[in-house]
Amino acid sequence: MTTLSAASIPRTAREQARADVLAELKSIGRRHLAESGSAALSLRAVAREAGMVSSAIYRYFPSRDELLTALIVDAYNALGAEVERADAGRRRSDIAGRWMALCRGVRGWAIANSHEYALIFGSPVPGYHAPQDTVDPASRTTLTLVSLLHHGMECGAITNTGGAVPAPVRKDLIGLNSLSGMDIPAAVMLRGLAAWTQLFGHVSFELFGQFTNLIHDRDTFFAVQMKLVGQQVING
Amino acid sequence: MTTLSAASIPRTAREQARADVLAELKSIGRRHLAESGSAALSLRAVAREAGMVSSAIYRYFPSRDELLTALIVDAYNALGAEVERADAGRRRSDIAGRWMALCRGVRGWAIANSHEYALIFGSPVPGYHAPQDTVDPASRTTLTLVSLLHHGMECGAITNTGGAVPAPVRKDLIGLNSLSGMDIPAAVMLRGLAAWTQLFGHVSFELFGQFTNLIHDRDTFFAVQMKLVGQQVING
DNA sequence: AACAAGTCAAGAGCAGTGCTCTCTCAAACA
DNA sequence: TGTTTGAGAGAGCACTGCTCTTGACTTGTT
Repeated sequence: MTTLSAASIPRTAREQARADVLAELKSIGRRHLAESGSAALSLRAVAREAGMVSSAIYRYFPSRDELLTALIVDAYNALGAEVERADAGRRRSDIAGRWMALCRGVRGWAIANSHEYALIFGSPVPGYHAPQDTVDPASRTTLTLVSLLHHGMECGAITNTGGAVPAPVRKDLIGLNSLSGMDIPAAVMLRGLAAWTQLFGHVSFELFGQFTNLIHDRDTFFAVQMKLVGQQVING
Repeated sequence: MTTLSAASIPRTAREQARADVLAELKSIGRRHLAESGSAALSLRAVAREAGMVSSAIYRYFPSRDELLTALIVDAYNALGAEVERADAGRRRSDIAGRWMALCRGVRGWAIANSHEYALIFGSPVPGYHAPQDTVDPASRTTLTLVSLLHHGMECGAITNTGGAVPAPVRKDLIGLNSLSGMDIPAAVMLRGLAAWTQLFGHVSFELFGQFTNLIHDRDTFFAVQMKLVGQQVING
C-alpha cells in the first residue's frame, strides 16, 4: 500500500543517517517493549539510551503512538514470517500436519515475544487507534491460513460439507476471498475462522494468565486442543 | 477466602465513613475506567473528582495497582452475575439454549463494558500481577459453564464420546472437578474448555479489532459460530 | 473530664512522563 | 559561495505515581 519501496531507499548521506537512527530507535524501543511491556515504553527512555535529548526523538516519531505503530507493524510481520516458515516446512499436501505446524508457530512466537503478542492481540492501547499501515502486515498471518484451506480443498482433504450460512455472514465470508484471490466456500471459511479464533483464543488465554492454576502441562494441552480443532476444520 | 464478612461490616461511624469514601472512590474509578481505559486511570484524577487532595487517596488505596485490583474483582463479579442470570433464564434441561444464552451474556456484557472486559481478558496490565483476591471471582464465570456440562451429562444431552486424553492433561482436567465439586470426564471437559476458549477468543477478536473490515454483521456471525461450537461440545 | 492513640486530609516535594517551543549549528543544495 | 533545510539541545508546561511531614480531628481508655 504505502510507497515503501520508493521512499525508504536512502539516497543522500543525510537520508542514510536518518534511516540508521530510525532503525536504532526502533530497535531500542523493541527491546524496551520486550522487557517492560507497552505501557512502560517511554520516548524519553528510548532517546536517553540512544544518546540524544528527549526533544530530539520527536524528529523521528511525532508521538509515542507513532513509535508503537512502527513496533506493531514489525510485530505483525515477525509473526507472519514465523507462521509462513512453519507452514513451508511441511509437505504441501499434509494439511493436518501443516495446521499443527502453523499452530505451533503462532504459539511459539507468542511465548517468545509475549509483549509484542499482547501489543497486537491484547487489549488495544488506550487512546490509540491502529492506522491503516497495520492492516497489510496483519493480514499476512491470516493469509497463511486461508491458503491452507485453499490447498486443503484442492487436494480433497477438506470438503465443503455445506450447511446453511445466513446471507449477510455468507457475504462477509466470500468477501474475504477478494483479499486472498482464492475461492473458499462460505461454509469452509466459517470453519476456518472458527479454528482461527480457537487458536488465538487459546494462546491469549495461556499468555494472559487464564490458565493459571488450572492447566499445568500446557504444551500437551495445546497440542490436544489444536488437533481437535484441526479435525473439526477438516471433517466439517 | 478473605475475611470479608467479618472485616467489612462497618461498626463505628468512622468505619462507616471510610466504607462510604472507599465505595465512592471505586465508583469514580470505574467510571474513569469505562470512559478512558485502564492506562488512563489516574489516582490523582479520581481523588480530584472525589474532592480530596491527591495524597489523601493513598489512605484508601496504597497504590494505583490496588485500585485496579479492586476494579478487576468487581468486573469479574459483574460478568459472573450477568452470565449466571443469562443461564438461569432458560429451562434447565435446554442445554443448547443455555449455551447460547451464556454466550450472548458474555458478549453482551463485554460489549457494554469493553474496558472492563479488556482489563480482565486483555493483555495483563504491565508491572501488575493479579493477587490471589482475583481468582475466586474469576472462577465464577467458569463455574457456570462447568455446571452446564454437568447438567448436560445428567440429562443425557451431552455424552462422553471418550477419546484418548494424554495422562498429564487428563490429570489437569479431572483436577478441575475438585474446584466445582462435580464429576466431568476428561474428554467432556476438554470439549467444554475448547468451547470456552472459542467463545472468549471470538469476543476478544471482535472487541480488540481483529474483525475490522472483515466481518460486518457481527451479531449474526457470532450466533452462527457459537451455534457451531455448541453442536460440537454437545455431539462430541 | 482529660489524655493517649489512632486516623485523616493537606501541602510540599521528588522523579518521571508526553509534548511544544525556540535556538543554534552543520550539512546539503543551489 | 550563499541559502535553505534538518538535526540536536535546552527550557518549559502540565501531568503522573508516590513519599514525607504537619496539623486537625475522632476514638476508646484512664
